[in-house]
Amino acid sequence: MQMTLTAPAPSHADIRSAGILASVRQAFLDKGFDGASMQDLARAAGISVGNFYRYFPSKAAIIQALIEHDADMVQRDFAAILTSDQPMATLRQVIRARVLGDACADDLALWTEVEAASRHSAEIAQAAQRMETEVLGNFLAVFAAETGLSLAQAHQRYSTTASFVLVMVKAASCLSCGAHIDHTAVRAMILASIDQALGQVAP
Amino acid sequence: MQMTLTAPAPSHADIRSAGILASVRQAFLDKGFDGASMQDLARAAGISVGNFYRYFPSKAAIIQALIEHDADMVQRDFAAILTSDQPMATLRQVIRARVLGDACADDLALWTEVEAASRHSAEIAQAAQRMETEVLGNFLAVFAAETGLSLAQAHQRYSTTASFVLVMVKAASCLSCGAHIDHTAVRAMILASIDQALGQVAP
DNA sequence: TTTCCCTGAATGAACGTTCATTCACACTGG
DNA sequence: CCAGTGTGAATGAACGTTCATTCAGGGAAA
Repeated sequence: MQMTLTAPAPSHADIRSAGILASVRQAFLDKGFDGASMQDLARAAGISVGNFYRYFPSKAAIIQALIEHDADMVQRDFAAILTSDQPMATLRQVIRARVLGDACADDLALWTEVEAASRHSAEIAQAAQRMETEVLGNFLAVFAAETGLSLAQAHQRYSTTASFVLVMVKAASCLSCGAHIDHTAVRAMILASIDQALGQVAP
Repeated sequence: MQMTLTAPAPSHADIRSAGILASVRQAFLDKGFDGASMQDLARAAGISVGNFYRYFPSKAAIIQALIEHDADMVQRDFAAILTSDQPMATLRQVIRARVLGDACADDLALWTEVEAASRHSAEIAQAAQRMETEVLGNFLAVFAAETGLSLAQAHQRYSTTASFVLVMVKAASCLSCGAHIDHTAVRAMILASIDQALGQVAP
């Protein structure tokens, strides 16, 4: 008997679903959750419309799966951060890469869409909020590890800092998606603000 | 003959259109640009579907008019700021109110939707970008007035600062629209970052 | 054959838009 | 005062299209 504490087994359908999700992401980015039709999604995934319903029961389910997939990725990133030698330093490095790098890349580009959709759909809002509290919790876990405080103490002292950092990272990610100006300097200012905030935790 | 340099005359239809726009805003907020149907909009405005097309040629035109209306409001705010005794101090005060106050109020609540829609519609992206450059230009005008520099010089020195402040104000506005946590402390941190950036212009 | 994956046409609902029609009312000639 | 006439605002049903979803069946592997 195998001990698998994480996932039971990545079945064939699960792998296929993940591939479909990856293909579908760009279509949602181009047209939005409401704007992208099932035919657009099918074309993007390279499968027929009907076949879609073998893997996802509805269009809404696709969106939810997409968000949860991203949440899993974030969770995995934080797992790596927390098990690294110096979690706080690693976190700073990851944040720096996110803010300065081409943040319009894969996962964060969908966030604008998710935030907008959260206003209209209670289910999406719930998924988005779950992801956000998850990230905040991971921030605080890093802070707790860095300072030696308990999670409760870290929450009490640094939850504002964590929220602030999250807001700033999101703000930086939404930058320059309209590709008109070079936002490098602005990104640097944002990163400076983040570093300043993180300095309150560990100077 | 009357000298009207601003608007020629607010015709009856124009007044009516403005009223319709105000009514329609909440419907768009509730369901999104794509999610709100013409029947939703008509119900919100208290008129029939067909009558809508007397005032706006298409659904897209309603959205564009909504954005341009908000742009006019912003322009009016900046006109008041620039003609005040101390433009820089007034600007700081307005920003403080926007960041700390209930920014989910009328105009800024639509911005999330606009940013998302900008990805899918070139026309909306254009309108949004026009509004953004307009705001940045006004920021720089205030900075120029404060420092005594020319507009070109102010642009060269402070355009990054202006972009940063705009990003921060937008970030603060998108906060706490999911009404789960009290973001007062986070707002205060954002305001502190903005004040710090503005301090580079006028200490 | 049975089983499984897949297709693309079919379906009814809902969409944005248009249109024939109705309504309220001001103005006229008597 | 009243019929007659013209006007523009307003309606809601109808149009063609597109949507999400379903389904009868094709074709390969076992």
